[in-house]
Amino acid sequence: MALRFAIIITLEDKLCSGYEIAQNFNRGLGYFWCASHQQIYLELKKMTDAGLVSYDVIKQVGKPAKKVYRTTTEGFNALDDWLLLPAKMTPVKDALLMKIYVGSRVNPTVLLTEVQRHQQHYRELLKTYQEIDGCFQPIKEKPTKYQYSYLTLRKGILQAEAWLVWSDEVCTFLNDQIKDSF
Amino acid sequence: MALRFAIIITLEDKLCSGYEIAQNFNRGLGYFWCASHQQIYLELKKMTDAGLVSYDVIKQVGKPAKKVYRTTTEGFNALDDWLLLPAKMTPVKDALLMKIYVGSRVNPTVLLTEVQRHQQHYRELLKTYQEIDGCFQPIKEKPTKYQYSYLTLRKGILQAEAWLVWSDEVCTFLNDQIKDSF
DNA sequence: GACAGCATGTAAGAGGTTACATGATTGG
DNA sequence: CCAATCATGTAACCTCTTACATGCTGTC
Repeated sequence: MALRFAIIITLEDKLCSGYEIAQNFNRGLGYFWCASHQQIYLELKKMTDAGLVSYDVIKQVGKPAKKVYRTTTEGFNALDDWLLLPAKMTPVKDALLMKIYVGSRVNPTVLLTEVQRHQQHYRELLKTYQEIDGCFQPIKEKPTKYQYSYLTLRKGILQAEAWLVWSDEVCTFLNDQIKDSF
Repeated sequence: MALRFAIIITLEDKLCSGYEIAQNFNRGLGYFWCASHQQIYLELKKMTDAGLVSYDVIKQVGKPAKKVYRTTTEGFNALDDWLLLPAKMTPVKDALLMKIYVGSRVNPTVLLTEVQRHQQHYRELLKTYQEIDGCFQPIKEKPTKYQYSYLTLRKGILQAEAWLVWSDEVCTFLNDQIKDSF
């Protein structure tokens, strides 16, 4: 149910094709929702049938034609109704934490490599967020709409920073474990 | 696939019934995974069929009988195989962030109430974690197994703290919006 | 008598992943 | 020629939620 509203929200910033929505969710601005292209195409079809969105086929040179979607009045009404409902807490599902919890069963070098792989991901994410943050500064006194989206960026930054602080603690501990095993 | 290993991991600390596993996931120690009782009973059945766990029926006085599960050797082997596989990144799915992103469409008082509801949840969670943290202190020089589980507690604490710092920024902003609307 | 807690489950359906499938263009 | 990017989709399968179903005990 939330996916369709994530789509309507991304469409609010810029009219997009399914392909472009998928890109937005996976790269950069996927702070609040992500989904595969298969899921997005399916959802867009359902939303079109339900009258929440409509599309225009845009022909391109050197590229295949694309369906550019726009939200209908019904779509915006559905969004506004949904916004008043209480938001569900995100359920905790963290496979890396599970592996650390039972870390004594695993070779610490293997665990360290795994943690570092995730660390690299969060470092890149934080860097992207900080770059967007730099672009935000000049428009801080601009419309409230931008200030709301800035708050979501702040969340990404604070959570990524906290994750990196935590992972440093983990790496320090794992390095000690590796040293001790000699 | 990860649910079954979350079950095996909780069973490692203490032999449990499905009901008790569900309690562990929803209250207190659900730092890494959560699941409904329906899902757990179904998974336990599949795991029993696959030979990963077995159970004894324990009769109780004043309470219905329960099935207490234990992990088999095959179960532990499956766990150890899984631990060597790369852990999947947790996909971002945050309905509250979506609502804040398009906050300018919503009455700021409604949004504030919603944020405060989530805030209360994280405050209680942090309090629980801090209580557990207090119990951990005396065993800091104890077996590495405890030190690994302490790292997962640290994650809960750091992430909850970061969440609360962020939500304070959000509440400050929303209060300003409410003031400005007069 | 009603409600909460203990304890187990089934079934329908929504949500999401993985694999497969097509076809055009551009760059190495 | 191969791989990548753009662009769309289907099908099978797994995961998860919601609703329903049962039955016992203890408390208000």
